[in-house]
Amino acid sequence: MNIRDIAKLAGVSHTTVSKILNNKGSISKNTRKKVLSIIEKYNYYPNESARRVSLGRAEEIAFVSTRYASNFISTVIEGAEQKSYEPGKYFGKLSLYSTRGNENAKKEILIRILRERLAEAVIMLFVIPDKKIIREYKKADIPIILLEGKMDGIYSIRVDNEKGAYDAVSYLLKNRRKKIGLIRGEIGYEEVGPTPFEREKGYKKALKDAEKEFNKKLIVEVRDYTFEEGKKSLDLLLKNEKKVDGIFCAAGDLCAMGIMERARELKIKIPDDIAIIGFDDIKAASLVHPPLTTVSQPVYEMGEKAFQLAVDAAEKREKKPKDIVIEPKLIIRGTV
Amino acid sequence: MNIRDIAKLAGVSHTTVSKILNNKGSISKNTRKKVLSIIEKYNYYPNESARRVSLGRAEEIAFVSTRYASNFISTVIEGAEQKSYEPGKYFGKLSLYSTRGNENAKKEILIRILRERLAEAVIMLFVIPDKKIIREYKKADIPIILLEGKMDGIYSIRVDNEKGAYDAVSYLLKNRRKKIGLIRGEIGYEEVGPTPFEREKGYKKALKDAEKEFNKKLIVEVRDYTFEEGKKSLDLLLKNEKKVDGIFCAAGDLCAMGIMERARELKIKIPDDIAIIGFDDIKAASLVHPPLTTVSQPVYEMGEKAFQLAVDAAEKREKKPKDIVIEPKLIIRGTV
DNA sequence: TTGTAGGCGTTATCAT
DNA sequence: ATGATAACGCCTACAA
Repeated sequence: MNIRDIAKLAGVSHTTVSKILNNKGSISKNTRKKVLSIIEKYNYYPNESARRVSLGRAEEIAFVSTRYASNFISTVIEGAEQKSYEPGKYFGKLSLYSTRGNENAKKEILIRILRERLAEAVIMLFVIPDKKIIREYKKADIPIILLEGKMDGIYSIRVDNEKGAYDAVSYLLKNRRKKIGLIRGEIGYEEVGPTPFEREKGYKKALKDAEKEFNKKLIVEVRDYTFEEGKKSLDLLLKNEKKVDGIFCAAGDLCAMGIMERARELKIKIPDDIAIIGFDDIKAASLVHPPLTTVSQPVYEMGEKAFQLAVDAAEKREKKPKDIVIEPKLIIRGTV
Repeated sequence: MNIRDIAKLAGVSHTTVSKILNNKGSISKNTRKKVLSIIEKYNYYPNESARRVSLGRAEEIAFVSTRYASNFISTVIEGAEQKSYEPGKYFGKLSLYSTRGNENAKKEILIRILRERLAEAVIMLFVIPDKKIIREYKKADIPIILLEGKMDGIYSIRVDNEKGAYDAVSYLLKNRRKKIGLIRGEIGYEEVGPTPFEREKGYKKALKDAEKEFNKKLIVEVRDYTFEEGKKSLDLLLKNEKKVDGIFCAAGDLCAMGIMERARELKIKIPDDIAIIGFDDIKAASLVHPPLTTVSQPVYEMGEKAFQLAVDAAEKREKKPKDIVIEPKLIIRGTV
């Protein structure tokens, strides 16, 4: 079934059918009704590939991430997807690509989206475009929405890491914790982004505002944000400073849960002896005992905002690249 | 840049370029080299939409699931995706669709994949096609791979639930547990599938093989497999039978973790007073205390197998629908 | 080995 | 209000 078959059945030309399909030109009430009824009857859908060839573009938003099987990533995707459906329409305008952390894959995906005009805007999560790609996208007038990062001249949406850290540490301070450890990721590597640095900034600011002294010994650096690293971190921290009575684990909930497990082994009571706050609010955070107090990132919302911004940018409603910062939220549970 | 531009630059016809691109016909070493160098130089990629229009089909495998932000689902997807990349190729042949549990969305997605010839085979996870759709797909010769289910005349891949349950309960029995409770999902509803029933079958079989009596009072039915339901289940179970000393929670790890939490509140020691085995092996299972013994489903593997089967079926290497059953594995940790 | 011509299912221009 | 015709970028049967 193609547009000509429909036209024949309705006794009109395929041009007329096309016009009706796309709400263009003027069509008499009668023919429209007739054509639509035939379309309905035969369950006809125009061939999307042919449309794209004819239009020279795809009415799509591309979403490129490093993978899918990550809670953070898949939740962002669902947020974006949610926005991609207008009421009553059930076929999305969002196509997903994953680089699997492979540099070659990243290059090929980004170049093909561009060359084949597979999308009118591209959202990137944990995927950083190089200068050349940015230049080419700019030339082709395809906007890039960068998530969890910031670069000159392109749109970005990110969480206010400094604020999240500030709130967490302030809460610990308010609970009269005196020696607060900070577990964070590595600083100064391009691939890692500015996140660990920003969180440390929030930590320091909270300390300063409460007129507490900053002590370098209370910082432990971690690489992969894992459960195992969390366990080791507690030992390290304790070796540096015996009297630790609070920990802000800026390296994520999983790592924080490693700390909790090690504390249990060492018969350290949480929160009585040591209070802990994590970052991310992964599902398991509410399931451990005691449930983990943590900084929740509005992940779903980030996806929604990203899609909206992508559409607005593609349709020129948004003209100048802007940097959107979303506020994280401290979720108070049982570890403080 | 299109195929004619490349042809012009190489001083040949676009037909020649097309042949080189698709490895068809015979081309002299020299022209091939020349054309390829130009393609390389200009970073040319053929327009996929145009290809599809011309070929009348898309060389794609569609993956339709209810959502993305589920550990189970996104892991299956990653398994399939992994298989979708040949060595050295970085642009996948897997397109993702999500119904978001919406019946209308499901219908539209399935009908459009068919009508627009968006794929040569379709993998469905937690999405059950109705009779009409099956008929239409059959007519169009597009194979369906059903995951976690089984239907007449279509391919399917699923986990051996009965075996998983059997192993879990047998292990409990081997640890000299006398009264073993079973928490499972609802039985007899179409949407829910045969899973709860199969797991109960494994439970009963293990009991029988160990010459233990089956006691209906030891079964608790649960609806949504949630943490909260798990907490309630323990109360229910204890009300029916005080001497419960083992629980096989066939309603998933989350539910099992609810049971653990409630046990903690009631000062019931795990595993000393009551042993617990879950189902799924979600990430959190290894993070709680004590870490949860559970039945692990080979989820990633299921994705890999699904993609392979989809390709084989699309290319007629597989002709008769078959039902593949994968073995789950008991992961022994600390709750037994 | 190479190229000409026609077709795939759309959309768009411009007469009628 | 409607339709004839061309165009999009690709593939391919067949001719040279």
